[in-house]
Amino acid sequence: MPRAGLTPTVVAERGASLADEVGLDRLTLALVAQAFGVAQPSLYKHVRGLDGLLQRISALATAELATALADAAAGRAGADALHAVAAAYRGYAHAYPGRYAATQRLPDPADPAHLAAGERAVGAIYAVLRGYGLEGDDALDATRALRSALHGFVVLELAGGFGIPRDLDASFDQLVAAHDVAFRAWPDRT
Amino acid sequence: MPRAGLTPTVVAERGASLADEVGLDRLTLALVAQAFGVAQPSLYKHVRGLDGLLQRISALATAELATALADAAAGRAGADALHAVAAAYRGYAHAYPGRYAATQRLPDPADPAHLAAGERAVGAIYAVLRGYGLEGDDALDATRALRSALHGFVVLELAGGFGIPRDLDASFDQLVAAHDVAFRAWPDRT
DNA sequence: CACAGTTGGCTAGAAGCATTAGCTTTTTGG
DNA sequence: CCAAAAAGCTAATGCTTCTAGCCAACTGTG
Repeated sequence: MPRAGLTPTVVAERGASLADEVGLDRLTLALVAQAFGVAQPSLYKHVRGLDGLLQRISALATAELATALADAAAGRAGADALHAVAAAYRGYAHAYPGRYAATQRLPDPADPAHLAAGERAVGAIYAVLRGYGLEGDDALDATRALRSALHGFVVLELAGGFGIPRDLDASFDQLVAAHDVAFRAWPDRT
Repeated sequence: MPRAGLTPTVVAERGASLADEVGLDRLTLALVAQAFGVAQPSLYKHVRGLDGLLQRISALATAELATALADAAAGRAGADALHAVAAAYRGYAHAYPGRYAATQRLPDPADPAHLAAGERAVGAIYAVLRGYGLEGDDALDATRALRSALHGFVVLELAGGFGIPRDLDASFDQLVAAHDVAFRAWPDRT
């Protein structure tokens, strides 16, 4: 019998694609094994169980998201950069919902690449806010606020939580524009 | 053998409490049954499987959250109401993380009480924004923006997604203050 | 009070999942 | 070319949800 040619990376990528198709919560090792035409236990030679697979998918997706955000921010500043990064964020979540969901897992502290990817992603957002002249605690708070808004919108949207999906694009534009307003007139920290 | 005295409501409430303790994703029928000193299949006499239980917990939690938000908004207006509602929202998620997570499930269209609770919850937020003079599409967009921000912050916070939890209270205050600024100067819908 | 009928609990058992153990075959490297 | 490592396999365990079918305990109506 010829070998299937699995590697940790290959398994993670197939797992990520399947997660995008069926939803991260419905991703099973059985499904991944079936996609490779392989018995479930074989996957354990490459990945530390389901949890290990999810962690690898998370690392993969976080890195992808980080470069998407960094690419969007490149060569732009201010409101322009803000809108571009926000659109890239939502675009990634739409295109790869399973991967995006995996992104929410905390990086394993023993995985430097995963940690670095996470920092690159929030760094891309942080950089946009530096463009608004925010620094120190203000930049930290603003980054958290923008992350919250983007993540919250995307999650509610994907889950169908906004009810009838009328004008979601326009609502998102308004959300971003509102943050532009707030970042220009960032309130004092009392 | 005396009966355990289970009812759909009792089961849902115990399930909600357990979800708060162990996390919604770790809630199992086996755990609920054990808490009642009852065999797993007995629960099926009261609840349509695990999914039915989760749905009931969602309805329960949504109703609780809605009244918490409505109570917070009562007798307040403007920035005062905004801060009170935001604090109530975050407070509920902190106090009942499992229930809060259940809140994200879509209501069963055949469950009028669940649907009504959902509308009451977003209605409480909507009402606050009406206090800022926002109407029509603007109020809709602003409601979506505020929901996104609150939900996103709470989810990231509970998941530990903000890294070192330094000054989370202050960051949340800033997030709310920033929305106050944005609601006062709500951008035109181009 | 008696005695149906309904309800609420039970045991048994299926199917799907993750995971471990241990075996065999393929690939690789000296 | 052959030993060692790696990659696949089967078998088996334990946990889960869920269905089927049984029996005891309540309920209410004559």
